[in-house]
Amino acid sequence: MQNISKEDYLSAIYKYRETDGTIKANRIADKLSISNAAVTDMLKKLANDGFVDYKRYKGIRLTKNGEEYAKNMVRRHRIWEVFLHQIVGMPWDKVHEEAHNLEHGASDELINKMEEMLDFPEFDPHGDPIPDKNGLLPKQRHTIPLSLAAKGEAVEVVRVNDFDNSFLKYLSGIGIKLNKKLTIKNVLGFDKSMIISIDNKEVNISSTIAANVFVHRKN
Amino acid sequence: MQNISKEDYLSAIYKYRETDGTIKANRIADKLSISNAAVTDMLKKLANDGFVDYKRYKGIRLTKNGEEYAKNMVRRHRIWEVFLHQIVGMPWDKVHEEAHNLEHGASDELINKMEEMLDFPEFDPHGDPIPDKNGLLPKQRHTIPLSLAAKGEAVEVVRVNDFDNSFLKYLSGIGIKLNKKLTIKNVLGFDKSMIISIDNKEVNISSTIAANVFVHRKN
DNA sequence: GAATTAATTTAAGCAAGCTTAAAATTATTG
DNA sequence: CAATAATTTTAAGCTTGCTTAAATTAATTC
Ligand SMILES: [Mn+2]
Ligand SMILES: [Mn+2]
Ligand SMILES: [Mn+2]
Ligand SMILES: [Mn+2]
Repeated sequence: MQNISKEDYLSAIYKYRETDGTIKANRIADKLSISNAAVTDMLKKLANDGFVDYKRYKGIRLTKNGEEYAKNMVRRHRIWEVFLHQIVGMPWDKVHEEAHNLEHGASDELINKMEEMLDFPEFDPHGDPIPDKNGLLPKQRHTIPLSLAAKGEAVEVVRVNDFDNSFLKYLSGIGIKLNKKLTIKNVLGFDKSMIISIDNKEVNISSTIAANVFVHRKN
Repeated sequence: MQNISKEDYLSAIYKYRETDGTIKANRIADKLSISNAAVTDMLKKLANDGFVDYKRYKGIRLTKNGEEYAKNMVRRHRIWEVFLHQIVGMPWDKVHEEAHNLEHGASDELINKMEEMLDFPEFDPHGDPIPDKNGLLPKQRHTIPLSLAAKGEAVEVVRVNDFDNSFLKYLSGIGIKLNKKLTIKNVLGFDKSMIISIDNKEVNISSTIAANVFVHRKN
């Protein structure tokens, strides 16, 4: 397509649509930090390109083509993130921005080559799933927010919300990364903050932090 | 700067300016496949930004700032080329285009990291010099076009012209790559084509091919 | 169900980066 | 040095992607 704007719109629609597949223009505008008028404008173009179904004042949803395109963009983004993290050694709080600036430029050939180098990773550095070359996603894992784990439970970190870099940096600062095992030592009734054991050290994390870390139960 | 067009103009001016540092608008238009009118337009903007010295109908040259910026773009491009070639295994006839599409997106931080991973390469996959972080170029090597080598000479490939992919592909097809050693077995008077020995095989190459391969004498 | 509020679209306009055609300037040459 | 040629600039106009303000439509609430 060779059009950064359109690609960003498609990615955003895919990423932020509701479970029924629809999305409000409002939300797109929000996520892209752009006016509603601009969104209306672009929706007409995307509809014209056959990427979205759109009737004025009615709902918005990706067509089959649009979903395919968007999913490929997500794939490109996440493979970049893994590559930057694993191969280049970039910390997980910096890969998103860098990947975002590279995802439009790389050829599919390069993306596929990187994927191969990485041995076909299924998840990005934040635990988000990577669609394969055919658009297939790895089978979904059942996770719970760390904030729902109870005193005494042993869990493994499986995914973290990736929309705030300082949050990610904080996490790695206290030793939390993907696949890390934690034990919940205590949950304070006062503010629902948790004392967790990680690498044999104990740290206290707020309930807000805990709500943005997703885990598997291990016992 | 975050402006792909301007960056491409600066790179082109740097790359294609004459030895006295000037360049004609004409030539920029040519190299960027763009109209002269568009070039005039952009020159005003670049002058306004302090990147070029420009007076209408007079010569064009980069300011100190402009040269610095341009040199950094060349650096970014060439480090990408080395990275794609060495780390990702992309053939030398494909790295230029891919690097061109990535050079605007990457952060300087990423570029520096890649440079370090590559152990501070001095030349790109086609033998072109890479400015270091401070804009310093490796000291210039004295080379001659292969077409000027004489029967019996042993030479080493040091640089190839990189503006035609099929040429590059042809070269690697017959085993020519950077640092390769060759011996000139014969030069045909008829068309100045050469018979060279490479990896104990003999191949005939046209004088045009030979004129675009640059070598060191080895004896 | 009418009134209010929220969401969306239209209208008008702007900047960037192009185009072609015409005009102006500079360079070359007979 | 005058004529011609080459180069560069100006003028007018187009598309893309954005903006704000006003108008329209849909959704919510009393
Ligand atoms: Mn991301
Ligand atoms: Mn991610
Ligand atoms: Mn190149
Ligand atoms: Mn090169």
